[in-house]
Amino acid sequence: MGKNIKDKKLSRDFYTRELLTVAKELLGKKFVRLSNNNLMLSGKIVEVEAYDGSVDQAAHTFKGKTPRNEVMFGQGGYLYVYFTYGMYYCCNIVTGNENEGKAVLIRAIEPLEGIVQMAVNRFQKDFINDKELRNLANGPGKLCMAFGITKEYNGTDLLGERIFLLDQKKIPEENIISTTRIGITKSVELPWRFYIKNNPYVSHR
DNA sequence: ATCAAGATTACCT
DNA sequence: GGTAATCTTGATA
Repeated sequence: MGKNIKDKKLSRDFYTRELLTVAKELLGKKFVRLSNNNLMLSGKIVEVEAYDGSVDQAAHTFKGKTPRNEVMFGQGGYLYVYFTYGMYYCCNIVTGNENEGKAVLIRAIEPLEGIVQMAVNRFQKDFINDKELRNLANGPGKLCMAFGITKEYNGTDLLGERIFLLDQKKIPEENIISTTRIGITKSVELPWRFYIKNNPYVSHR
């Protein structure tokens, strides 16, 4: 990492705070994965959704602990990765403390570094146009494909060296849009989707 | 053992 | 705007 103050890794204390606070503050943060050959893939988080098993029927943790959702019941600052629709992985950042069952789904990322490798991961080619760049990681399944995140990353400690977040300037409240969540059929009324206003890498307007 | 649902995406009209 | 693709998981028997 560099000497820039902005290259400071987020601490455990950042993640163990209250769910909706963490969800909104994750916007604008830099998401980083270091691959085995030390290649850096990174991007800016531009869209998230909050899930809270204590009150939210759409959360995987609503009906209690299972082998699948075990990581989401752990301490904040770990990655919860799940497989869905037989094809896609989605990644979440666990928040709060043990046994709370709360996490933030990362729904869209603006690619910053390692774009060539992301293009290979997503489209099997090493050059892309502007339209394809906007389509690279603007969805939870897409960003996992671009970043090469699979179930082997489930439970990864975000204070470690494989995947982590770097602090950035907080997005001001007036630039955060709040809406209902996408792709769910229960607790649809909760306004727990957050995204950066006017950002072209958000999944759905 | 069987089965329906799913925090999605790509492609079609 | 509609829908097929694809398979793990958790619930039920």
